[in-house]
Amino acid sequence: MSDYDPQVIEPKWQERWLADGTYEIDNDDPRPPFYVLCMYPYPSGAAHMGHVRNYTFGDLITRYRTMGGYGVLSPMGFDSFGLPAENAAIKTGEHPRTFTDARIEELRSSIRRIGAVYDWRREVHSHDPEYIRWTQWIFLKFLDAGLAYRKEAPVNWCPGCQTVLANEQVLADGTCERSGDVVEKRDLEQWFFRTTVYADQLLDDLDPLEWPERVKVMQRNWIGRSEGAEFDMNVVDADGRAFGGDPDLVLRVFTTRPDTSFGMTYTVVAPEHPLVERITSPERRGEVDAFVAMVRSESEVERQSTDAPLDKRGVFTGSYALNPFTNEPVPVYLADYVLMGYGTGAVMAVPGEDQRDWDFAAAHGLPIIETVQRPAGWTGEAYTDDGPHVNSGFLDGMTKDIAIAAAIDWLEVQGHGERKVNYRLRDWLLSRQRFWGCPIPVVYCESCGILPVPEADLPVLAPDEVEFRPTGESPLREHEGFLHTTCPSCGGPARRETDTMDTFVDSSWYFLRFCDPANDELPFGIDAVSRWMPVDQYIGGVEHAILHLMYARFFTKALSDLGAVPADLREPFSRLFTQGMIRLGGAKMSKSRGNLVTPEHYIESVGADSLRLFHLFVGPPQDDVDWDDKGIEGCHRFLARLWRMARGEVGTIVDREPDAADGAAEAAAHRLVKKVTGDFERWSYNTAVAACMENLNELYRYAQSEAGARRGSLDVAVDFLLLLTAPMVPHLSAELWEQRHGTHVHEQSWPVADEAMLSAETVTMVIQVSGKVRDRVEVAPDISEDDAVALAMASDAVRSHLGDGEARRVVARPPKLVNVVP
RNA sequence: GCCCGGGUGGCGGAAUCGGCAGACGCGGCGGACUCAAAAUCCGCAGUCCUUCGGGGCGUGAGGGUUCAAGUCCCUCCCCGGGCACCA
Repeated sequence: MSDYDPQVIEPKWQERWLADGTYEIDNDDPRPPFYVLCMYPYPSGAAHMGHVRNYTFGDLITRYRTMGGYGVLSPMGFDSFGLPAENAAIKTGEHPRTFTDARIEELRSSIRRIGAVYDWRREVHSHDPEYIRWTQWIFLKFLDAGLAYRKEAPVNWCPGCQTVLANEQVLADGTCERSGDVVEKRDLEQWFFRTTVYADQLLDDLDPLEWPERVKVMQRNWIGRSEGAEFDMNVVDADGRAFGGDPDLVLRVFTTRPDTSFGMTYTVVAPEHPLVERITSPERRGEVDAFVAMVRSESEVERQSTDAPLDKRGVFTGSYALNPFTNEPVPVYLADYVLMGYGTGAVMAVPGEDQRDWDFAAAHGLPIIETVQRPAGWTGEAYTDDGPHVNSGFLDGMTKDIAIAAAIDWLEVQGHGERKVNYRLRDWLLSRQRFWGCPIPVVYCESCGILPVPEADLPVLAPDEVEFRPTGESPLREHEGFLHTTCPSCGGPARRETDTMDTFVDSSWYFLRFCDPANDELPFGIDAVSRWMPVDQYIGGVEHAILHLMYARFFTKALSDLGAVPADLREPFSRLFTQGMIRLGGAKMSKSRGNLVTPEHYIESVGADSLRLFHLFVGPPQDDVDWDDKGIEGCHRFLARLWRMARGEVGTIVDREPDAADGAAEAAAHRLVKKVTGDFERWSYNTAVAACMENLNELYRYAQSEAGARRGSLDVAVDFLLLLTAPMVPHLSAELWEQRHGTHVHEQSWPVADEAMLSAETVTMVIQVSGKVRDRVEVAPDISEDDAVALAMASDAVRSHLGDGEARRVVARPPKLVNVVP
C-alpha cells in the first residue's frame, strides 16, 4: 500500500508525455483536425495563477478532444518582445535577449509542471530571427498593398514609456494603460496600418462567431459605426453674403440626425479645425485666439474631464453658416467638445433634439426649435425619441427613419452632401520608439524616398552591441552601424528606420505560424493554414477583448485578401472563451499589490492535479475566482480518495453474480459518463467535478456496505471515473490507469454511455397539492398518466391536504410530477 | 448617462427546456477508530415553530402571468464590468 504522492507521479508522467511525443501532431495526421489555443504569454518568469487557470482549461480540451478521436493541434509559444526586458536592460545592462531567454526557460518549465501538454516542436518566440523575418515580410506585403503607410499625426506620447501609443492603449482618463502617466499629444511622423478599411467587415463578421456576447459588444462599441449624412454649408455673414467675400468658403458637417436639420440654430467647429482662421471675423479674433490658445494648453485629460460651464467652453467666431434646408444663416461657434479626429470636425447643432446642444444653446442664449412633436405631457428638454416631424418643411409629418432617408435624398439631389458612415475606429499606429521590438524594414533614401528592404535582405535585425541608457531614446537611433545603409534602388547612402513595431503586431499572426512553424520559404504555407484554421477554441483573458482580438482579426482579413491565407478564412477564432480573473481578499492578484499566491507552492505541497482540479471546481470558468486554500485541500482529499478506491483499498470486494446494488453502481457509472460529457461540452467543469465527487462518494458507500462491492461492477465504475478525470487530473488518472491496465489512459477512447443502462428501474415522482410538495412515490419511468394520477389521489398526504374538498384540477407530468389543485 | 453581466445557506457555488431550491466542496456539529491528536471513515445540518406526526417562511425589493416561478413579464434597489463629449 502506498499513499497518493503527486511529487512522484507528476514528474514521471510529465517526462513520459514529452519523451513519447504523445501530444505532437503532424500536418498529415489522419484524424479530423481540432485547433485549441491559449493566448501565448509574455514571458515574465514563473507561471502565475492566471496562467495556470488558462492552461488548465486549454489542456483539458486538448486531452478531451484527443480522447474523442481528434488530431489536436495544441501549440505554445512566447510573446517575447516588450518593454519589461528593455527596462531591465537599462537598469542592469543585461541584453534584453539573454534576459528574455532566461524568462522563457522559467515559464516553459513551470508550464510543464502543471501538466499542460503541447507540441513543443512548434514553439515560437516573437524575438526569434526567423519570426522577425516573417513579421517583416508581412509588413512589407501590407506596405505594398497600401495597408501600411506613414504620416504625420497628432499622436499619443507617453512620457513614462518614452514612446507613442495606439489610441487603444490610452485609457479613458487620458493616461497610459501601462505606466499610468498622463499621455501627451505630439505631432510626429508615424507608421499606421489601415485598419479602418476593414471597419465594416470587422463589425459584420462578429455576428456568427461563438464568442462571449460582452466581448462582441466591446468590439462593436470600439468600432463605433454610425450612419448619417455629411453636407456643406456656405460660410456667410449675418446678412447671408459670402463671408469675407469668399464664395468658396464652405463648412462640412457630419450628422446622424439629418431629419432634424430644420432645427439647426447654430453650428460648432473644433478649435483645431483648419478653417478656424478664415471663418473668424476681425471683431471676434481676440476672443477666438484666446479660446484656441486655452484649449491647446490643456492636456488631453483636462480637456476630456473638464467640468467648466458650457458658456466658457465655446466662443462665437463672428461668421455664419447657411443652413441649406432653410437658407437661413446660423452662427458658427468653436467649442472644445467637438473633436477634430471624428467626422469632419464640425457639427450642426440642433438643441431641440440633442441634450448637449440644448445645454450649450441655453448657456449661450441661442434659439431652440422643436422639429419632432413631443408626446402629450412631455416635460423634458431635448427630445431624442421618435415622433412626427414639425417645423420641418418637406419633412413635416414624417417619422424619424423616413425623415432621415428623405433628408439625405434631398441633400444628394440638391448636391449639398450625401449619405455617410463614420467610425470611432482609427487606423492602428504601430511604430514604437523602442529597441526591443521587431524593426520596421524600410530605409530612407535622400533621392528615392521611403523604400522597403528587399525581401532577400530580411530579417532586419537590431545589432547586439548596443548601450542601454535611461535617455528614453532607442539605442538604434545612435547606432551608426545600424543606421547607415545603402539604398536598395539607387545604391546611394540611405538611413534605416529605427522605429520598431508594436508587440501587438507579433501576436496578430502567431496562431498562423503555429500551423507551419518550420516553413523557411513563407511565414506559413496556405495548405497548413487551411488545414488548421480557424482556431476551434481560443482561450484567454478578457483583458484582450478589444486590442489583440481586433488586430488579429484585421491581420486575418488582410492576409486573406492578399492571398497569403485562404480566401475563405475571414476570421481567426471561431470560438472564444474568456476566463475569469483570480482575486485574493477581493482584490485582483498582482505583484504590485503583493497579494500573490504562487502555483509553485501548491504544486510542491498538494500537487499540480489538485491545483488544476481546484481551478475547475471552484466555479464557472468565466467567473472571477476568490482564492481559497481550504478549497484546494478539498480537491486534494477527493484525489486521495480516488487513489485508494482505484487501488482496491476501500471496503470489501468480492466475486459474485450481480445483484441490484451492483447493477445500480454500474448504472450510476453510465449516467456519470453522460453527465460529464455534457458538462465538458458546455464548459461546465465545476459541475462535472461535482458529479465525479458524488459518484466516488456513492462508490465508497457501495464498497463499504455489508454486502461489499462486486469486483466486476466496481471495476467498470472506477475505470469510467479514471477515463472521465483523465483530462482534468492527467497525472493521477494516468498513473492509476497504468497500474490497473498497463496502458496509457490518454490513448483510450472517450467513454460512451450505454443508453440501455441510463434508464433507472424506478424514479421518484413528486406529488404536489397546489404546487407544494406533499408526497413522493417511487414509480416506473414509463408510468402512464392515469396510473400517476391514481397514485397521487391515493396518497394519504394528498387526502389530508385536500380535506373534504374535491380535486378541481389535476396536472400530471409523469413520471416527474403530479399537481393536485383543490 | 448608455450598454452588458450578476444578486440563492456562515462561504464558493448547483438547479441544462417553467416542474423536488440549496447538488458538490469549504467551514461547523456529532459519532467511529485512537491513551490522545492528526489522518481516515460514517452521519447531521436553509430558517423559524412544533404536541416530533409535521407545519409556516424562504432565491435583492415590490407587483404580475401560471396548476406550478430562482427561472418568464413590469417597476425599483444594490454590486461588478465595458463605453462615455463620437455629433
